[in-house]
Amino acid sequence: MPTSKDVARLAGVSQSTVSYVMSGRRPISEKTRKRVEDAMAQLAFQPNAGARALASRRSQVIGLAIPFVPDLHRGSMMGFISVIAASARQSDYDILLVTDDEGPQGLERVVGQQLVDGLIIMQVEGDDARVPVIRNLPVPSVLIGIPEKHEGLKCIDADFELAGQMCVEELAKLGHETVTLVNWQDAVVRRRVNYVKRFHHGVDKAGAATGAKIIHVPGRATIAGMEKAVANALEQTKGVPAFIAPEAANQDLLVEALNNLGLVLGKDVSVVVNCSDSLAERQRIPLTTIDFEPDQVSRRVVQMIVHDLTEPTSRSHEALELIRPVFKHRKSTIRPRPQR
Amino acid sequence: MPTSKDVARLAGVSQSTVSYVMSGRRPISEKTRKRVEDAMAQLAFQPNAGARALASRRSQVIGLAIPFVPDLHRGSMMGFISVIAASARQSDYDILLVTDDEGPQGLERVVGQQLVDGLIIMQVEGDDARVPVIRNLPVPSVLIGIPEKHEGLKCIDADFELAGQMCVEELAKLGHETVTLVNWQDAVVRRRVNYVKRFHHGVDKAGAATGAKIIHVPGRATIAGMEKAVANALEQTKGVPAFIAPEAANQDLLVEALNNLGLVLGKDVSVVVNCSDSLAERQRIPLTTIDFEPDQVSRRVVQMIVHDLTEPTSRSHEALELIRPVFKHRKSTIRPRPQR
DNA sequence: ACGCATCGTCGATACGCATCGACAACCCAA
DNA sequence: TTGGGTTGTCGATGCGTATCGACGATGCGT
Repeated sequence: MPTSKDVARLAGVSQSTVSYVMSGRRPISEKTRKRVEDAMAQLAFQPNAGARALASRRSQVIGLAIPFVPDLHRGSMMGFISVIAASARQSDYDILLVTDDEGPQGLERVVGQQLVDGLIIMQVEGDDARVPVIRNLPVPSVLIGIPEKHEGLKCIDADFELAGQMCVEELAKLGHETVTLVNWQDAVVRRRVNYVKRFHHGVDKAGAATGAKIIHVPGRATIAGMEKAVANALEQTKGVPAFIAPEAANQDLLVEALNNLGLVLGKDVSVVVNCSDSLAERQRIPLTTIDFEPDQVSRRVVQMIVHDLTEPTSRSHEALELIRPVFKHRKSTIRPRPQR
Repeated sequence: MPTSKDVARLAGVSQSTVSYVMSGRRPISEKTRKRVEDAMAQLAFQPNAGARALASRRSQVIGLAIPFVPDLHRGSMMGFISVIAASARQSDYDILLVTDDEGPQGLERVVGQQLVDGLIIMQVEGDDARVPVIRNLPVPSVLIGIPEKHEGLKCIDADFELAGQMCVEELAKLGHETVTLVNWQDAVVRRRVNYVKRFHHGVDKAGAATGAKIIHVPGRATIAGMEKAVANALEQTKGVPAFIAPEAANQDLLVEALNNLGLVLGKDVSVVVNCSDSLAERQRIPLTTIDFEPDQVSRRVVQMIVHDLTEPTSRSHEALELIRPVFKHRKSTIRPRPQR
């Protein structure tokens, strides 16, 4: 493998000049710059990452803490990861995975070894065990999700409260007087991810504001359970029923349950779910969705940590940024009554 | 951050001794070892990864090339990634992501920079653009998937041919005379991942061997398309119909289509799909599955590359290893006719 | 013509660890 | 008792890059 010294020799300059050509931290004449760049190209030179990290004390790598995820949450997680990795590259950073089964000390390890310059923490729970750890770490970090105690932390997340509000408001606008919220599954609720709470809060708030009655039913893992929950909700419903199922895993169950009851989406009942556009559109009746914009969240997270890493001076102390979700009308919600 | 020199000073030994305590490459007396280890613990010493990589010429990092994945494939991909990352850690390696939108030269970059000691390539297609690149790379690599030209490469994959065989054999054993294979969606087939072909081959082979008639229908993205495909297949079916839907994305569509036709799974019709156990079991009628054992594949891949990295001597030239799938009987296949 | 600041380049050094050669201390066999 | 091997430790050096101080060359105003 060629080194910068080889490049220097070929270009007839000193090694330090080669280094300055790469970093641009000192002026270099057009002539030498060209000579050096030609030499680099000719040798297919790539700077050694280890040496660079050793000398500069920065690795140009960001650690990505991925949680252990059961099955269903996985699809969305993958979206985050690939967008994060791609955006990081655009700022000349690489992504190193830190899995949860190494425990929070995995974070201490990668930072202690100076393998990473900063951390992105995914799927942060209300009382996440990783939070106290990163507080004491000497590198910047950004969280996806919002823990209970987030003073002094940088958090980004979808605005779940606003999402809940938007759903109810849109449904109320369509004329629904009763809205049923199908909760996340117990397993998720138990994990104390507080976005569930935030979504609920938005729903209730908008319910109060619009006068819509809100019914809460638990998210069920089986079709039978879902049918019972739906039947239960229908009994308490006034007017055309509307359902919100923000957890992706519930979506097919809800749709199937309504089908089995003979209710046609977009005609007898309105349904709002959360899933990708492509999935929503390949349904028999394309589903109206509330989109939490995971790509936006991912990009913003990277942007934020890269900022902290490149401008250590203007580093803000803390931040809490909520990404605005998007409500996408499709065919699973009834059209507004004709205004006479 | 403490360095090995600090540890040495505190322990009253030389820096090289500290290094030998860590690596074990020279004998160290019990007494000094203890002194050094105490000093390390006291200072919470962690060796600097950059310096270590520079001096030892190995980074203890494996690059993981993840493809761009549309939506549906994502859930399974996430399973691979987390198992790979976790297994790698058990062998003291970390995982660095290499996304596909950097193109194949992303691989050249991480290797050229000596950021990684080896590569794992996921979702390898028949004529994958990354294959010619890694052939010329001076580090070992292992592929998940099997490209057309795989001489001199190390490939691991599920045994899709055997999987196809197993499905047909099991269904034939249950008394089915006709078996319908719901193909992957066009988008997948077009990607030239040749596991589709291999699965087909297994199905056809077992069809010939058992005398079962095999019907092929295209995988459809919509429920309407699926209903048509199913109806079509039923017309050509003799006896109790059986369906195999190896692509996860087709599974719900197939089940829904059969429901709509009034066919009860496990009674009027047999269905075999490919999905996770938990997903299969939360259906109204638990689904019989063919499990491609992604965790096994992931672990084996890591094991293989770690072997190549740690025993450069006994490095095998090439390898093609197929992981045996598992057929899991549940309730969506009819029970064998009572043997009189 | 002079002094002075800026530009462009070089040499030297540090970064933290792994590894090699050297060597002292020790053990055992002859 | 001595010689040869083993065990345990040290000092020195190298890995490839970034960066600092130095310094000659150049341009400017007066």
